[in-house]
Amino acid sequence: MDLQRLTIGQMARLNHISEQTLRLYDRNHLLTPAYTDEMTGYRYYHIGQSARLDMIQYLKASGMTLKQIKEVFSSDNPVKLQKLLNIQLRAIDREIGRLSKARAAVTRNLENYQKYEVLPKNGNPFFEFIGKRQIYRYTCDENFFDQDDAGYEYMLRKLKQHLVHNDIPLSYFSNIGTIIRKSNLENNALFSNEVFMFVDDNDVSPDVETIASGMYLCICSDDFYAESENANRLLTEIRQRSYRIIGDYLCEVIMDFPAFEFNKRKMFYKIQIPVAMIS
Amino acid sequence: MDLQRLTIGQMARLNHISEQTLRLYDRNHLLTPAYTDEMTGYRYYHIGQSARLDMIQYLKASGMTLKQIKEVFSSDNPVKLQKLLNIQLRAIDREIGRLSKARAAVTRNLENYQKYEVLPKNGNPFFEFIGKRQIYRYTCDENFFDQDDAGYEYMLRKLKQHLVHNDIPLSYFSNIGTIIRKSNLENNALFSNEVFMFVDDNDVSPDVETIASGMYLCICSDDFYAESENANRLLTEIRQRSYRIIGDYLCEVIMDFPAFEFNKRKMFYKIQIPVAMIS
DNA sequence: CTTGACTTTATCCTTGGTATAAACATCATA
DNA sequence: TATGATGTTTATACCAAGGATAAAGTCAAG
Repeated sequence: MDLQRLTIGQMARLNHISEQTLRLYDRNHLLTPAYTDEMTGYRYYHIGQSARLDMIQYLKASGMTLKQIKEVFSSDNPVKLQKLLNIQLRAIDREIGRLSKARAAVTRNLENYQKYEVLPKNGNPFFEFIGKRQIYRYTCDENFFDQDDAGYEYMLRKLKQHLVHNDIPLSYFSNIGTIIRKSNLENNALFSNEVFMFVDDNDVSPDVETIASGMYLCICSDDFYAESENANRLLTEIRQRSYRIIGDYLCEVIMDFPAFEFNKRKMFYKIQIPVAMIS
Repeated sequence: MDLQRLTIGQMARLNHISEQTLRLYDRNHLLTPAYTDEMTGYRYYHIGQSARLDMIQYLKASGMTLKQIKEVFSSDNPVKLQKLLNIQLRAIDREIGRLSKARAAVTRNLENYQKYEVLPKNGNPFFEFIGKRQIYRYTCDENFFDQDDAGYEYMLRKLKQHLVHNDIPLSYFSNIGTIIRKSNLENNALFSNEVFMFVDDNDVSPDVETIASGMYLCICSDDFYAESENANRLLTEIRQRSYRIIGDYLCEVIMDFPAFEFNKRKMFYKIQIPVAMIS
């Protein structure tokens, strides 16, 4: 092998890159072969050109486009390179952040699928101890209990727009619920104009609220229009057993199967009311 | 606004997505409008279809392709969804890992640019304290000091192939050097058949070696063919001052400017020999 | 000289959209 | 009912960063 006169195939194999990619880089003037045969068009590379290829691959791994890389080469200016690398560094950090949020969302949903498997689906109340959680709240104009599913969906759209508008990661949007405040609940008023999303522990903002851990009386269902009915069943149970409501009512959407229904959420939700057993 | 009969523009605005993207999803059978006017071709959406759009965006954020998402929808099987999500979870982790490595490489190189600014370029020896480092070693067939730049480049290609072959991140490939073992050095034998790369502290493998922190006598240069000369200058200095060599000789490539030279690495390297001042 | 391996160009395909133009539809107002 | 301003349709091309394929030409070894 003549290291000063490598064919495109040899150069490609040495650098673990495809011949097509080398031709592309030639066309884009990113890496021009050391010598091109005028008659046959054959490209011949010098092994020293591998250094440039290394640089291209390094810059590509940092997320630069080929156009930016060409700029780095043509500007001939190490200061510009440093500037671009600093920009890439921030881009990498943003991307890692985005992926971490996405990862958390996927994990949360996978956990919810597991919950779905074991939670009672017969509409009977049960107890659950639930740990500390953090939620991001958003207040709407109307009472959810006056809305049909389209109205509910519309309110979610307004929340989504709010998130985009305020640069809040959309990944949170996949684990949603609604609140009835304790004061309304105690008056038997099924009134809720607040929707919430669970957020990471480390996320703080004025609209993030901490939900204390505790014992919850819960009920699950997949019937959107039965929420009032299920809520009343819980409240009746609470009255009959003389439990004391010690916090807000949460209706958490555990799972959503828009895949398997046309036009409508097929959701499975868990209503949870924190209670104390009075001594 | 009729929530049961949204035009494509209304649907797009509600969901913060472009009309083109909605048309694309229609063409791909990812999200078909609830009703399409036969005469005009106008698409009309039901707001409940937003749920499906949410699902698409969520799955997209987890890294699925549109084709995979379509499969999720058409399979109608929550178990398959969980399987795919678990696959995505691993993909996300791999990508975060890759980005972290890339980030470290960029940081390392930016630091090296800073070093380049301040290091003496006049070929004079100087002392420097260098902290603990980890290197990944690779042994070649020949002695670097018998090679010209093409031969050196060829050995780097073999290293690169080794990395690819053994699934070692290529991001390490951007901070490279060679070793002369202490025993050879003490016999004035400029012999090196080991090339190394600096690796992260937490990376362990049989080929990873720890370099102790300590005081180094160093010399910098950008002349590939002057390494022997520079090495000898250091060795002479050490003899004259009666220093004691207490470890291996490292020749670290601080910077590489393949951008700014044709066919040849324009490299800036720092030779470092760990020494003790004899009392 | 032949044969097989290699290389050339040209062209199309991929993904997840964006952009544009020309034609047509809808809607509010006059 | 007319009109102008939007809104929507299709078709087509474009982007990055290559991958796939085909038909034709080239190289090197026996």
